[in-house]
Amino acid sequence: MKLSTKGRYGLKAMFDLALNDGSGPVSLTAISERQGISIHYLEQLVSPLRKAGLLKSVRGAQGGYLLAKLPAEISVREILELLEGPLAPAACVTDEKNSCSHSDLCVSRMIYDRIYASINEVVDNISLQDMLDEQYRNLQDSIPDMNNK
Amino acid sequence: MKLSTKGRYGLKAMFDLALNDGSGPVSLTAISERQGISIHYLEQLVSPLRKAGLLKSVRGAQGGYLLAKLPAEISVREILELLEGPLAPAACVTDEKNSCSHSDLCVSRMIYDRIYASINEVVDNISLQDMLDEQYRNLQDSIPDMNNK
DNA sequence: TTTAATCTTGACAAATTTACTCGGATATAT
DNA sequence: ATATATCCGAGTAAATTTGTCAAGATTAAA
Ligand code: FES
Ligand code: FES
Repeated sequence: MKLSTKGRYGLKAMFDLALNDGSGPVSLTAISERQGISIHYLEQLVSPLRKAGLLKSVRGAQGGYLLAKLPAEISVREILELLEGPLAPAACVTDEKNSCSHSDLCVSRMIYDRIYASINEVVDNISLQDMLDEQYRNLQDSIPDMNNK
Repeated sequence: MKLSTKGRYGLKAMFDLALNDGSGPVSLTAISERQGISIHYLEQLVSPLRKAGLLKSVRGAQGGYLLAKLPAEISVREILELLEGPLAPAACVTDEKNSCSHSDLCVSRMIYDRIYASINEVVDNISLQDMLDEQYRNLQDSIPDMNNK
């Protein structure tokens, strides 16, 4: 029931891109160094994100990647779903197949449906901008005596 | 982000046991035939459930397994967590380890925490009894013209 | 124009996890 | 006794994950 590194690294990469949003293209080398992910592996993650229109790429020297939309317009769900597939606990939730039981009425499936819905409720409502805001809040808190006498 | 067959089959097996609750021990052979799961594989699933006190076993001929508690007292979370481990989307949510980032403040982790909480919210509040109720409701609905003139 | 940086693609491979299978021991009702 | 069960620990084949690598295309800058 774990996300794979694809989803986790991909989200980290997108967040890194969001942090550097507006500063021109960011090279995979830079992301690789900051986040500790192999460049070659990053290439795999970034490719579907670009094809789906979440990223734009700039080729050639000084090139790299940049967000195709505003951070507020990119949800965590889009990112994770693209890299992991549907965030469902069982295939039958999103596939047409009757799967396990002969009948259409499967009680287990009701549970998996509900889990799927609750996960989506969370990731649908978090954007990269929300992550940036959270990061900023964390940085504020890590400066302990800021508002003390 | 999928459950493994361990969790899915285990839940099915427990539901099967709940359906036959009160009718004496149910053999793995019977569950195997009804649910289409290999007996040897079922043994693996049932073993931790017994050790955790969710099931009781009766050895020897005419033996089998039965629920150790009332269906209302066994939650889907207990079952799945026992067979799958914590239903968290990343290891750092439940392990002590700082994991990905050097700092304790990881924005990704905030997201994973929230997903974890929302999954548990669902599975904590569904018991085997709830599944039985749902099953009964489904059976009622499948008799179409019951309340028609 | 040359060079260097970077994206792009696809194939390949190691490591890990999943999803089982198998053999044999132990226990008990008939 | 015998048939029917649970128990227990190995072992294993397939699938998935987690990368690596090589070769080529594109473009910016010198
Ligand atoms: S149809 Fe998917 S669990 Fe039953
Ligand atoms: S600490 Fe787990 S995602 Fe950052």
